[in-house]
Amino acid sequence: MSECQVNSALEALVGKWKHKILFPLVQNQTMRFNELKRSIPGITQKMLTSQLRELEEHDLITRKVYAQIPPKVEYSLSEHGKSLIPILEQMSQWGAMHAAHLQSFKNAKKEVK
Amino acid sequence: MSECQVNSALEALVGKWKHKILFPLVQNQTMRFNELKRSIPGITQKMLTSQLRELEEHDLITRKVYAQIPPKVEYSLSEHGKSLIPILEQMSQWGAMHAAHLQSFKNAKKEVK
DNA sequence: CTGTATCCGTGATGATACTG
DNA sequence: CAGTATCATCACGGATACAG
Repeated sequence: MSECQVNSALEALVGKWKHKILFPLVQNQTMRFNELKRSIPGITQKMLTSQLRELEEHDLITRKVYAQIPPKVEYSLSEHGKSLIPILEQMSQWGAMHAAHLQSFKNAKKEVK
Repeated sequence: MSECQVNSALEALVGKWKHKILFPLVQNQTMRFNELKRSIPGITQKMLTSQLRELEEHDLITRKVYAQIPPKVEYSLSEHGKSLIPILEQMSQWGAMHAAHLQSFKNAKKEVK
């Protein structure tokens, strides 16, 4: 298990927004820009755009532009991006466990007082 | 698979330093403050201290203080922290794959030019 | 040895306005 | 609709000095 490999994995989904973008895409297959924006409360256009570009550079998502007026752009997980799903699932499971543990852990600390 | 669970998982190991601290601990079991500092090139005392405190709050590591002069403090993975190991391993594997894929992906883009 | 305290610069993020 | 451009802010982290 090497340090820098984990780094490269983390870079892909770390950050305030990356995973929040990935989630809807995992569930809905393909989404348009504004659709995505609506599904992520609090995100600004600027952030959504820049994060999408980064995900695209890492070949995790695919960007499909329809040459029409009004413009239409669809985003979806790339083939390579789909390899992320098991990780997201495992992180989700661990996250749930961790959240539960933290709860009882903090309660235990309280009682000591 | 819920969004906020992943969040809680990510918070545990995201950030510039968290996982760099976790790694030596996974391999060496237990380490002293300066030992840890030496094993993480570029980290400042301030950062190491603050990150260790956060990991401790999440009950991922254990801090053992010896009441002696000069002071001696040992850090190690907590029982709960050890549950992170499988995740780190999976992320490491995916990271390796991702790095390799990115390589050929970028080369492919070059050739198109 | 193992920290705390402070000060400070910079990059990331947000708000807002504008464009093809 | 799907962005880009610009400006302001603010938390993060680095450097340094000090302390128990």
